[in-house]
Amino acid sequence: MVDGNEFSYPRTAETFPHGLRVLVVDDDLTWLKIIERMLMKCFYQVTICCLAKEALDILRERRDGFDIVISDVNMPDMDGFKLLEYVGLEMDLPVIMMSVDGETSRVMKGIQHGACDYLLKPIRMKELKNIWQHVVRKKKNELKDIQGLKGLENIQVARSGISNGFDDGYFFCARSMDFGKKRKGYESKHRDNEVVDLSAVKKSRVVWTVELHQKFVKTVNHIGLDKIGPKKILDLMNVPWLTRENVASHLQKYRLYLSRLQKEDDLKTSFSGTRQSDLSSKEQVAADMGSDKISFKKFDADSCTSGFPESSVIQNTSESGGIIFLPMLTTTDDNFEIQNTSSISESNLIRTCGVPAANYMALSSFVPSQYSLSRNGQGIETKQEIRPRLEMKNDLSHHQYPNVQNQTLPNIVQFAPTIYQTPITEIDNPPHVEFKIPYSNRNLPKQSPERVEYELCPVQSDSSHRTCFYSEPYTRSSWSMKDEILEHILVSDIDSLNHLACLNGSDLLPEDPFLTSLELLNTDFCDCSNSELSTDYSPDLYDGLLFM
DNA sequence: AAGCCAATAT
DNA sequence: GATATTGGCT
Repeated sequence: MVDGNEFSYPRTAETFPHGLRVLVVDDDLTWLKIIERMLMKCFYQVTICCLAKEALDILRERRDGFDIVISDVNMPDMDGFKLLEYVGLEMDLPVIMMSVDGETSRVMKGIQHGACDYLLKPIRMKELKNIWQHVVRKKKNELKDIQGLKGLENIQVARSGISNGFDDGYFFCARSMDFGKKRKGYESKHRDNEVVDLSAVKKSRVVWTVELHQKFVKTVNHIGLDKIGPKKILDLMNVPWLTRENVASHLQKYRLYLSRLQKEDDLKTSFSGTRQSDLSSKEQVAADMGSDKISFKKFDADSCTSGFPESSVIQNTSESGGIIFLPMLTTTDDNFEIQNTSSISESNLIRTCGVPAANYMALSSFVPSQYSLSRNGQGIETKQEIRPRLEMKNDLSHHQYPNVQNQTLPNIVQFAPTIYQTPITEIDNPPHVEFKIPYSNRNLPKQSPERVEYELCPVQSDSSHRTCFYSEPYTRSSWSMKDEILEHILVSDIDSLNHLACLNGSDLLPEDPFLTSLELLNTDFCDCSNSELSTDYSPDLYDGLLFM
């Protein structure tokens, strides 16, 4: 081992990331020296080492002596991946892999084994400069995980638990973000009990499911809205875990909702003077809630965009029926059923909630299905699904969807994941969008960006793979938030990006034919509008990715 | 960034 | 009990 630094850079919040403790492992002394130089230029505290085994020893010996490890893949004594595995198991430091070739399988292997980045030699200064972000991100995630445990262990413990060796103000980013907020007045009143209070299990929020709400409405109707209070409702509802406060809160919302409805109603009546139903909408709503006109199968409260199902998703209530927007991409009829549709009045009251198949999460939430309702001869409404079509923002709508036949794709939904090329260190200047990924194009990319930063979000780790990913295919509207930026994972080359896309594809979108048709797995690049990027991309590398 | 939601304060 | 405000969340 050669310790590159005779002195230490100060490790303070102010100077961060100066003094970042980096261990570099490479059997090639030349590379080792070059990288050491570069890292030192970043004011990092570098330790170099040409044997993987030795590196492991160092790490074991000085357990908390490093913030991040950069390791070559090919080494005589121990495979870089092996090292990665050990590090992951024993100290859970962020590890960056590097190698001269960008062979797909290798990159994939690296990422799969939990590498947080994969650098291709020659490594650029910019890439090394950015490595601190992996450290911060990891810290932040750990913090989240610990908080996620909620209960039992109090946060005081948790805090010291993760701070081993870093509790010096260095990781201000991770620290300051999550513990900030408290209710006004809370702190002063309860300071003495702080430890107790912090450890208190967060009260779980009551979710007013359709069933629960129906019960609520029934009760209210039974007594009459004007005479009833939360206490009485609570008693009559007879739901053991519900509190008076819960009911009061819900009642408040319900009343607000009704009054809003009333206003709309008044407005409408003053316009047309005619009404389809002689029930006021208020009564109609209550009636509807109590009846079984609309049943929700597989209802999932989380997906319901509005608290009251009847407040709904109907967008257009004109003569011919409306369009129901489902918040999620759904494919089958069993998401909702309309029974006895003839009794549904035109003025409101057709409603449904989307049913999220968890799998579709990331993608489909941006691709709402639309259903148009029309009346047939018997006055029965039928629904017809209109498939939204994905459209590239930069007018690539002519692209074909290979492997998909007879797909009608009328409506257009914007869908343009973006890749940012600007280093995320420059958070003050919002990065420019350099690339867009059309999910449907089989063309090989024309060019390879020097560095790709793609919005990827770590999903919770499991024991075998410390990190797995899915992509969030959307553009962020705001780049102002520092910690949001930090969420982004750095991907140094297209291969790893594509690998992540593959993971994403197989993890997220196993079945839906429409989504598969998007060719997510064959993520390609186009619109290389940036002339700076001139490196030709080798199709060979790409082939390995088209395996599905 | 705005709006919704349930919880909490008044 | 009613209403206003808050903080979390999307």
